[in-house]
Amino acid sequence: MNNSKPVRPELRERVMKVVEETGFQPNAVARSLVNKETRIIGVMIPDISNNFYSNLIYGIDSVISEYDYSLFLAISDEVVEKELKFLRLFKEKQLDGVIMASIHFLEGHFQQLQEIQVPLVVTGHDLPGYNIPTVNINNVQASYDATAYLIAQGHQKIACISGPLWDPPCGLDRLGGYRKAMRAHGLDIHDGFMQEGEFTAKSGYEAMRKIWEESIRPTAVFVATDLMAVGVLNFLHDQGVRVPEDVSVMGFDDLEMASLTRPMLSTVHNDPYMYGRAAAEQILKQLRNEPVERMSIVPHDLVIRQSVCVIGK
Amino acid sequence: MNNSKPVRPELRERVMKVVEETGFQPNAVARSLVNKETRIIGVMIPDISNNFYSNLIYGIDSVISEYDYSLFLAISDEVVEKELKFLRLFKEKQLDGVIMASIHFLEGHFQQLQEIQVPLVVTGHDLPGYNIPTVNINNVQASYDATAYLIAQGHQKIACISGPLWDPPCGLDRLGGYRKAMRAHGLDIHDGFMQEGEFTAKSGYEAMRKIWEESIRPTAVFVATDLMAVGVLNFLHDQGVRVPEDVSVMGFDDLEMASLTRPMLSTVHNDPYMYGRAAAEQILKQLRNEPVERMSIVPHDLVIRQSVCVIGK
DNA sequence: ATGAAAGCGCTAACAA
DNA sequence: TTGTTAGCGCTTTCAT
Repeated sequence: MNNSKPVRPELRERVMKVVEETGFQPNAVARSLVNKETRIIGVMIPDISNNFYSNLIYGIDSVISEYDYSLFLAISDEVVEKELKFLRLFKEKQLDGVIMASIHFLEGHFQQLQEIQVPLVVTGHDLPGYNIPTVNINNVQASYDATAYLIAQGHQKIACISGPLWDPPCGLDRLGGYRKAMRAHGLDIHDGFMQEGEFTAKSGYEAMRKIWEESIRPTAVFVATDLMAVGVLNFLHDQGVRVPEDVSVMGFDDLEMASLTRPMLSTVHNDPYMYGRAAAEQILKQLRNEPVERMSIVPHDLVIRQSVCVIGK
Repeated sequence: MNNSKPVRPELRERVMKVVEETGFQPNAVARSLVNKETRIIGVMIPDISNNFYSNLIYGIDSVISEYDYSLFLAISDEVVEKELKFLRLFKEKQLDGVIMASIHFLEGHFQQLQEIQVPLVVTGHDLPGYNIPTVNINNVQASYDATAYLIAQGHQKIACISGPLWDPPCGLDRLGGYRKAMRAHGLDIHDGFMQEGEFTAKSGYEAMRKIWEESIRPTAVFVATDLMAVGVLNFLHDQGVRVPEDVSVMGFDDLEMASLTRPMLSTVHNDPYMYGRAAAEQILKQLRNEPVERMSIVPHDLVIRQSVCVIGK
């Protein structure tokens, strides 16, 4: 008996003794079948080897484990069929809720979601027009702030290495914030100062090479992800260009490695752990039938280290 | 019907139509209850934000997902009570198998394991004297090889920053390999040349400071983890000491960041992804009642980059 | 306060 | 080949 009813102490003891003797172990599967509750949350991410997602998971786990929920992990590798398959699997396994991180939504996803009817929170993407709770940073604003900071340090010739354009958050939004800031301050963007990277350090390295081959050279670069920024730092290092004296570099994400580079990288603090916590809280609210916010914005801030310097007029 | 019996096509179609119409979704919980199989593997790790473990998970997932198993994740934070709790939970949830990574085993663990009787594989620790399948690198041999490599480059005054001594793999074993190599080559170890770090970059930084304050200075340092090695690199950088010209540095783990530092870190390649794959294969073997190896050693190799140089006599 | 019985959704064994 | 039934281990309801 799980304290669901009053029991005479005598009987209780007798039961406990038998439990001890027979080595009784409760079976959560049977319990789930009748309770219609597994106390398991499904989490779908594109890539576990990416530190961002592992910290997201850490955040999620840190709150759900408080409430005796556990974590079922699905790694989609960005393969649409797997994503759809996992969604079905989540339903079959009767998971109580689902958190999807940075999944590129297509028509099929919405359809599948419609069918399975499971409490859901999406993080890393905005879903304008859909009634699905999301948790995200304001990428446009954060990039705007980063660029504006560069401008405030006196920079005018500022380049930008964005994520791939098919990725709304790192491609579109972060590039958008940069452009918006440049425009707002009446600054021109030189042709070739906007390069598209592909998330890897190597792609940052190459993108910076392209920028460096332009007729005009920037005095500062805003890079949409830290990993690419490390590539930029390395390119500059290999060229014998000093950072920040010759070129300032501003990253985005504040990965662990951002404070381990020399010079240490100034960047936008983007806290996947907090995303995870926020997403988990939204899911838990749904499970308790409490009202949930349609979109939660997690705050960002600039972390100023060594890779940006003030420039004279 | 799941193709378990021959069915007349006509009936099959009729059933399929109803399935379509009613939007039938199978319930894996009920199925698990009767089949006594959940097709879920539990994975227990101390820390998900550590890139090592996320890649381990990636490796595990890459093989189990092939066989339609999924992943239940338990993050223990190195808290013994949580570890024990998760073990019980694994049993309650009737997971088909369990992989435990780098869990420091105590008496209670073996006892709990005894009670729950679940297919198990342990990785990251050797369990001499217990009949539990393990998957691990040969830490002693790998450290020996790394140190021997330093010696082969002409170094004789070699320091070592090990992991904490309470951690057998990174503390005892890796330090042991270093000492063994020094002894085998008839080299003395100066007092104060063996420092104990605590896994973090900062602790590597501090450990290197202590070594640097010794009366004699080493020409090379073997650091038991890359993260600490980055701390060492940074200390040396901050002191204006050139690597590798003044001091050579050898790491261990081959984290992603090892190839992103300047100079790029020479290190021992330690592939958590392969650990994961190997561990998963051992678990799968158990589930198929195939014989399993008592301990599988995953091979290591030296990756030579820029942080070690040849030294003259 | 305690015991007995029904039923969660499925599969396997049986009968038709 | 098809339909029926028992039972997996639990919780809940209903008698006792």
